Amino acid sequence: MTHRKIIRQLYEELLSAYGPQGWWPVPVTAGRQRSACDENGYHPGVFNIPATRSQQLEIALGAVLTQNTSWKNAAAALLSLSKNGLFSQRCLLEAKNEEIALAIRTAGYYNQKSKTIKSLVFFLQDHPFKTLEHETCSKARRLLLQVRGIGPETADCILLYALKKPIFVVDAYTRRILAGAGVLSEKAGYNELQALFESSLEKNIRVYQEYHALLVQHGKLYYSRKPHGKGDVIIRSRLVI
DNA sequence: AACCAGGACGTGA
DNA sequence: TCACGTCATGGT
Repeated sequence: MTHRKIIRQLYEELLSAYGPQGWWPVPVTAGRQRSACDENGYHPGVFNIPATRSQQLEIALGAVLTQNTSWKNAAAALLSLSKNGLFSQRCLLEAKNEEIALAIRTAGYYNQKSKTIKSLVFFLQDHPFKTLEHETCSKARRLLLQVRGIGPETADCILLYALKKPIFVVDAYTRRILAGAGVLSEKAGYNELQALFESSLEKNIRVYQEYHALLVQHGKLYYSRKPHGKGDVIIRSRLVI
């Protein structure tokens, strides 16, 4: 089986094993806007669900806060920002670094992340979501990558889930799972992995969104860095455990 | 009590 | 380029 076929089949297997994940989660703005979820429980990050500006901001903040951090801790930080009146671009611009750091403490790396958030909202002054939406994907990506603290994965999450651009998000789980399937080595680069997925799949935002979420779900269960589950768990995928 | 979590960046080789 | 150290809280 070719690598591209493996990529396509893995998607079908994961989708059938876990069902649609409906990313990106928005703990703060979900439920306070009508468009927060559709009848299937989909979040506004999903391609055809309109995201408000504040929901786009929440997706971007969440992408930063969850860097090398459990989503649970990142989500707590988002709620804390909201509770402390720091959940808007204007408030974040006016707030001092220490204020933001204190509010996002539970997400870890709070000194770095507060600076990143500051840089991000300054960036958004010059390049608001409204403008970025109309840029090409690669142009918007180049711009986002200029923000200190925003690397390839964070930029791609913002592009895919907040701006609905067709770009595949690669993370540590993606790398481990593909290495486990014997498709690539553990030390394959970000661009290499991204290109493999994008050349194997139809250029479909919904598929990209769903696939990344499924890889995270599967990775959480079976691809922790410390192998805890392999061998004594139910095998969910025929391609990789 | 180590070890991990939906990374990014600076450094030296 | 690239391997390695650093940043930090909360859960197992």
